[in-house]
Amino acid sequence: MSGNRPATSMDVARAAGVSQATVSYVLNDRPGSRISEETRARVRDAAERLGYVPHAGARTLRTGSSGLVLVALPDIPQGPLATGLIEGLDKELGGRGYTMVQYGGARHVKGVAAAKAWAELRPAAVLADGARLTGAGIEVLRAAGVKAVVGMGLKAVPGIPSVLADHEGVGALAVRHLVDRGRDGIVAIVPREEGIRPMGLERLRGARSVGVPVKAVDLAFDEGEAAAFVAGLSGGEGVFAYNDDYAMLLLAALHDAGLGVPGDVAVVGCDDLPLSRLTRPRLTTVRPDLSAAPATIATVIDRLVRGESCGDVGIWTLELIGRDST
Amino acid sequence: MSGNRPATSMDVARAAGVSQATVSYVLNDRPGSRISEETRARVRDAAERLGYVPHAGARTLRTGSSGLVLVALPDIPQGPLATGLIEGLDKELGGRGYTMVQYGGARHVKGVAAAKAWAELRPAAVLADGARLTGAGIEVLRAAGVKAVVGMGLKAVPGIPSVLADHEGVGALAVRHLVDRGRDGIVAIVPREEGIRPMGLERLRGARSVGVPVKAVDLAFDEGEAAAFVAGLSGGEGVFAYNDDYAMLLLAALHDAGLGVPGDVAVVGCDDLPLSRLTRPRLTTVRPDLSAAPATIATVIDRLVRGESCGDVGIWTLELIGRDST
DNA sequence: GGGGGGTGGTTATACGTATAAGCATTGGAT
DNA sequence: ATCCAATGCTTATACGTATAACCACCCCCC
Repeated sequence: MSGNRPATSMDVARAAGVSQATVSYVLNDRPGSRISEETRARVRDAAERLGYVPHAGARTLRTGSSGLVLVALPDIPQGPLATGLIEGLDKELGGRGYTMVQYGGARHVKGVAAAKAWAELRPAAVLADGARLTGAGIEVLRAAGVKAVVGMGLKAVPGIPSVLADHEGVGALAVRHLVDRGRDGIVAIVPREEGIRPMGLERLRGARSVGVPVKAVDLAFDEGEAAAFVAGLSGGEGVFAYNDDYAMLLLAALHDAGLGVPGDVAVVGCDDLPLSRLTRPRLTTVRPDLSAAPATIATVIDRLVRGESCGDVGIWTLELIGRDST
Repeated sequence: MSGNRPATSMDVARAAGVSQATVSYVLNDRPGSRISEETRARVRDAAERLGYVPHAGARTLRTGSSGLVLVALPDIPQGPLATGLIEGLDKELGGRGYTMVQYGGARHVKGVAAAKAWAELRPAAVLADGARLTGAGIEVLRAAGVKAVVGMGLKAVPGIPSVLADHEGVGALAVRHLVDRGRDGIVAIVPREEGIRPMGLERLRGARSVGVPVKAVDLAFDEGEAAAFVAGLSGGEGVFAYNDDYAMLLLAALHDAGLGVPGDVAVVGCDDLPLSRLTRPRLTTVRPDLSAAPATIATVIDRLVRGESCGDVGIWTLELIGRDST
C-alpha cells in the first residue's frame, strides 16, 4: 500500500474500470450527474481500497479557490475564551463544508506582507485581527480571489465586514456596578503591555462614558508596580482592573498591604476565568458571553463566500457577575 | 488592480517581456539558473506592479508537496506554555522555509479520518498529538507523500519519531521535594477530566517512583469536590496537585477549611503560571522549561523532510521552583 | 420506421507552476 | 576560419482535478 506515489483519481478510475471523470462525479456526489448506483459502489470501493485521498492543491487549481478558511489571530496571549471561540468556529465552519486553519504565521507580520502569505493558499475566506489588515492588504486578498475578508477586533475595518468586541461596554458595565455599590473614587487600570493596551484604552473610554470621574492608571503585570499602586490608595476606591488577571494581581497586592476587599477597596475584573472563582474574596467580574459567536461568524463568512452582502456583527454580550470583591 | 482574476506568472512574463519559465526561475531564485541581473530586475518589478502572488496549490501540484507543516494539537485547554511553544515553533519553521498551520479541524477526529483530512493538503510534515495518530493513519499520510510524521505527547508513537513530555518527571520532582520538606503523608491529585487524565496518571507513576507511599486522589475541577477532599485531610500531608490550576483550587479549599499552608498541608503545583505567583502563600511549582523545544522540534521535522532519520526527543526540562506553599 | 428524449457514461480541456531540454548568440582558444 | 564552452534565455511538458460537451444506447411514441 505504501507504494510509490499517492493514488490519483485516475488510478481509482482504472481500478474501477471507469473514466476519471466518473470518479470525480461519484466522489464529489455532484448533483445532476447520471451514474448508476452500482458504478458508484464500484468507484467508492476502489477508492477505499487504494486509500485514495484527493489532492487539495489540484482541486484548488481547477476550481480557483480552496475551501480553506484562514484564521489569523491577534498577537495577544489567548485564554480559554479565545480557545473556546476557535473551537466552536471550527465546528461551525466544518459543518458548512469549510476547512478552518489557524495561520500561525509570524503574528507580528501584517499588512501587505501578511496578505500575500495568506493569499498564496487561495483561501475562500480570511478572518484576521483588524490590526493586521490594511487597505492594501485587503486589496491583495481581493485580487487573489478571496471572497470573504473579515476583520476582528475592537474597531471596524473600513471596507469589509467586521466582528466587533464591545470593550467600551466592559468598562461601562464594571464602573456602573462600582457606582451602584456606592464607590465614588473610581480607578480604571490600563495595562501597559503592547498587545492589549488598545483594549485597555477602549475599556477606559467605556468606564468614562458612565458620567462619574474615572482615574486612569497605567500598570504593567508586575507585583512591584501593583504594590506601588496599592500603596497610593487612600481607601474607599472602586477599581476596575481591566481583566481577571490584573484583578488577581491587585488582590494579591491589596492583601499584602493589609487592605480589605471589599471593605477598603472594591475590585472588579473581566473574563470570568475559572481561576477567578478561587480568589478569596471571590472576584466580581464582567463575563463576556461568546456562545453565539461561532455561529454568527460562520454565517457572515458563508454569506460573503456566496456573494451576498453582510454588515458588522458583535462577538459577545456582557453580563456582570457579582461576587464578593465589590 | 482589482481586475478580473489573480495575476499569474504568465501575466508577469508578458509584462516583463520574458517567458513564464524565466519568471519562475527569477522569483524562486533558483540556483544555477543563468538570468542576467537586469532581466531579474524587470521581472521582479513586473511582479510587484501586478501584485503577483504565487498559487500555492499549483506549486504543490507541480512539486508534489507543499511547504506546509500541519500542527494538530491535543484536545485539551491550552495554557500560556502551549501558546508559547506554538509561537516559537512557527518562528523556527518559518526560518527554515516552512509554513506552519494549525489544523483546528475537529479535535475529536483521529485515526484514518483525521489523517485523510490532513493528507489532502499534501503537507511536508504533520506534527500531531500522539493520541490522534494510529498505525493506519500514519500509513495514509505516508502514502500521501508526507515526509515527516511526528507524534507529540506522553508516549512514543510506534514507528515514528515522537516529541515526548516527561510527565513522570513532574510527579517525581514534586514528591521528592515534598519528602525533602519532611512530609510523609504524600497525596497525588489525578484530574478527572477526560483529556488530561492520562497525564495525571503518568505524573502519579512518577510520584510513586520516588519510593515513598503515595495516595492517589481523583478530583474534578470543582470547588465542592475540593472541599470534600480537604475535609478528609488530617494535617501534615504533602499534596502534589497535578498542576497550578488544581493547586489553586486546593489552596482556596484549604483556606476555606481554615487549614494553614504550608503549616498544616503543603501544596506543590506544576506549570509556573503567571497567576500562580499571586497566591498567598506563593505557590511552589514544577516549572517545565520549553525554551529549547521549538528549535528541537523544527530540527526533527527538517531532518525527516530531508530524508534523514531521527529519534525521539524530549520537549522540556523540569525545575522545581520553591516558594511558600511547601 | 424515424425522431425524441432520457440513461449512463466518456473525451477533452484548462487551471498555474516548476523544470528538463533545447537553442541562439557571443567570446575566446586553437 | 573553426570548434568549444559559457551565457541567457525559450519551448514543452506534467502534475491531479472538475466540468463542459459530446456520444452511444435503449425505449417509447407517433
